[in-house]
Amino acid sequence: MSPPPGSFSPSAVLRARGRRITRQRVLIWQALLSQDGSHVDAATLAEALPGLSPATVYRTLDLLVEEGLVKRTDLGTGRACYEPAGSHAHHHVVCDRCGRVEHIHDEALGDLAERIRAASGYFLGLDEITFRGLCEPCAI
Amino acid sequence: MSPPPGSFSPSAVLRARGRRITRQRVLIWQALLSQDGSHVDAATLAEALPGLSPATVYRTLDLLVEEGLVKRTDLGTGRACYEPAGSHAHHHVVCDRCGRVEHIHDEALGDLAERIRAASGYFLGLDEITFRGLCEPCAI
DNA sequence: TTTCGTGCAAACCTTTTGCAGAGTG
DNA sequence: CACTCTGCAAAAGGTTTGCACGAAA
Repeated sequence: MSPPPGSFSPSAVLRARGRRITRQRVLIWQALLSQDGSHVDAATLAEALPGLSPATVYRTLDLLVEEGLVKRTDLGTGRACYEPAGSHAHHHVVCDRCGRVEHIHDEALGDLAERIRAASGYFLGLDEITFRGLCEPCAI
Repeated sequence: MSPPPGSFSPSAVLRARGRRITRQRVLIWQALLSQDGSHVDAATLAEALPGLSPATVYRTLDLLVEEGLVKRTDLGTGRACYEPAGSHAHHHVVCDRCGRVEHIHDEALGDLAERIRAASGYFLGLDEITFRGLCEPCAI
């Protein structure tokens, strides 16, 4: 189990929490890493790992999210998407037409959190925000 | 079928589109209005209208969304939420702890759309954005 | 050897759909 | 009277769960 970009070895994290390193968990982690920046949903991941039971894929993703090794994102597709955690905080923009997803760095949002707080009293969480719109090619 | 706040009679809209005014549609519309600013999901609405088939509730909500009389919102609950359209454009903040939902007026977002475009090239849609955070009581 | 994890299959939950009959315009 | 809507029930799509076996530590 190779370490995620900019973080500690996931094996070490799991072991430290008393969780076991299994063949299935290694395979799922590798499959997540191989997505390389893009987001996968559980069902797709399960299809990509025909040897594993879908239930195991779902349970393992839950586990990895719980341990902070993986980030779960709701991109509005009806399926939860997953990506290795460890990169810096970012949000997503989804193209309403072609479905392409881009990252938005937190700094790009400017004083959004303060604006929301001023308008509603809510403190914006660290959770990612999913924006919807049209990507440049689709906007023409 | 009473008119939604700041808009035309929904009956007139439906009739103008060649759709029929049925007992079920009137009941569903009234149930939506009686929510009075708050969001309902289809399943809850169906429970509140035991005389109607759930299928009818789902189909009618789809119809009303299609005709622009109702707005569908994904608040991340796993169930689509509905509210009568007709009010001005607004977004939502959902409290991650208690689930309370508040509206955020579009103007409160400032230059967000320009920032997103500068950062990603995406043109933010008119679709509502759902923010997540903590409401004041829960943030203490 | 003990406890945790896996596979299988069934259950779940929300939403969609096919079809025949009821009701609107 | 034609055509739309409704109800029912079954299906679909994604995810969760119970249980007994298998495998880490």
